[in-house]
Amino acid sequence: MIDQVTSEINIWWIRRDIRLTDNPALQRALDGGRAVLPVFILDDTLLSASAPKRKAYLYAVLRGLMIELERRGSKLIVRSGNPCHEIPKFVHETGARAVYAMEDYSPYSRQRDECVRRQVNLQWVGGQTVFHPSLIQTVDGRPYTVFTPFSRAWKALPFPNQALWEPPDQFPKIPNIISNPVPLDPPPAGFPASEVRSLERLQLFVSETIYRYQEDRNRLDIDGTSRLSAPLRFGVLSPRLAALEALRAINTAPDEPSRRSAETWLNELIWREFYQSILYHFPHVLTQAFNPSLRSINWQGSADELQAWKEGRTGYPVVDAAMRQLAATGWMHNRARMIVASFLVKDLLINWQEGERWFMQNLVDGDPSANNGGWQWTAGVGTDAAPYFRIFNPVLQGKKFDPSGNYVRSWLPELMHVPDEYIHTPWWMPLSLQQSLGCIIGMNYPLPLVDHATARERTLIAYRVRA
DNA sequence: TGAAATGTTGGGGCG
DNA sequence: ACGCCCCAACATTTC
Repeated sequence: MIDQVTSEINIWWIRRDIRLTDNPALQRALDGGRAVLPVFILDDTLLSASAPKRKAYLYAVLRGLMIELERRGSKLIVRSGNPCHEIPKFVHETGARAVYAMEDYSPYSRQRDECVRRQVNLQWVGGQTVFHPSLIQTVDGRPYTVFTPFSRAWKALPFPNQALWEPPDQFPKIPNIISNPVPLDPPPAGFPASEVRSLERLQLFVSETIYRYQEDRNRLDIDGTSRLSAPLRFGVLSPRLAALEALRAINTAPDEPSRRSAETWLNELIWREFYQSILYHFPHVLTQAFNPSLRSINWQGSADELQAWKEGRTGYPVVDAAMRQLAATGWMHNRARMIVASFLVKDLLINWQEGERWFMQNLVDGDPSANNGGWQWTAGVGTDAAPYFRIFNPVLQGKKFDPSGNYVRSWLPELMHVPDEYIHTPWWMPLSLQQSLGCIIGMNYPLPLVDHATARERTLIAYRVRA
């Protein structure tokens, strides 16, 4: 049926590059005016491990891409199963000459791609990070394991400044090939669920919010972050474009605080590449602590305490608010991620890997490298990690970063009428006040699961002694 | 991308 | 006027 065009067909195998703009894999596949078959494999292995909301987000952005492709006379072809079988099968079915795909650095992806490459002509294209992990290394050729020198090296490299590539209005005609439907799960609210929405969000962020980022990014009660984590996670937004906009904001900032703010956001993008690089060079971090001497801490927290943490019933308002935000929306403010992670690991003395797993089971932006890096950092067991004695006080963190208490109140309706002075320490409310508010601590809202000062001492000992 | 413990300083109350 | 004490405010050290 399609024999007459076979030699001219390339496959664009879409993975974490669900976009048209600034997509080097698509650009390469279209090179020389070749017909391109865009294909996405719904990978059973990945999907079965995915958070339901993350899956729903993926489906939504795939449906968006489908529409954009159809508008350009093309079509998104969706298949299900194991990519190692499906891609070669698809190549044989269509007689395509090559498969172009953006290189993905996670251990699972590398194994998957190796399996595919043994069977077909698979061409990797860079672009998941601005710089390939192997490009950023120390003078003696080793990968950086500390963020600051990594970021210095990153900034010292010549930025790939090429003009933004835009897809053609009309794609070369392709044969009609059967495609599976994309499930119709409604997308989780609050995320830019298409390429166009993500580009709009980026423009809005870099025109205003980025210049207050230095301070506002830590405020739980202010919308001061980019909220671009999910589009970046799935490549709905190009990381190069995001970095390009950050650099532009740095160079055109009206004053020094604004410039520093924009620089701080660029550093966040570089953190993303740092942890991808760590996972690329040290894939074993997914199963154990990077620091060998911290692999045998005597974790003492109970299953009940873990469950209380997951459900937002620890009795510390800022922790519980954040955990309920995660469960309800699939997203959590970054400052809150650090607070709840510190609480799980250092107040409850529960293995950081439990937290890592729960985040992956719930975050729409959940990404193995960033998530693992963040948890190892908090637990103090990773590369460039927080020192073991850096323990967040959930009350002080609440007072500092949710001074109005509005973040707590928006996720803990039972504390709605608690006055500001008690909002982060409701157990200190006089009983008479508790009664008049109809909010009895220990009934309507839990007492603190652990005493912070006591828990802190226990953790300092556990980390010092180890097991 | 901490927080607690400990140390130092200086103003003000008071005999 | 002076010494003493208290303690807030800030600095440094420690975990």
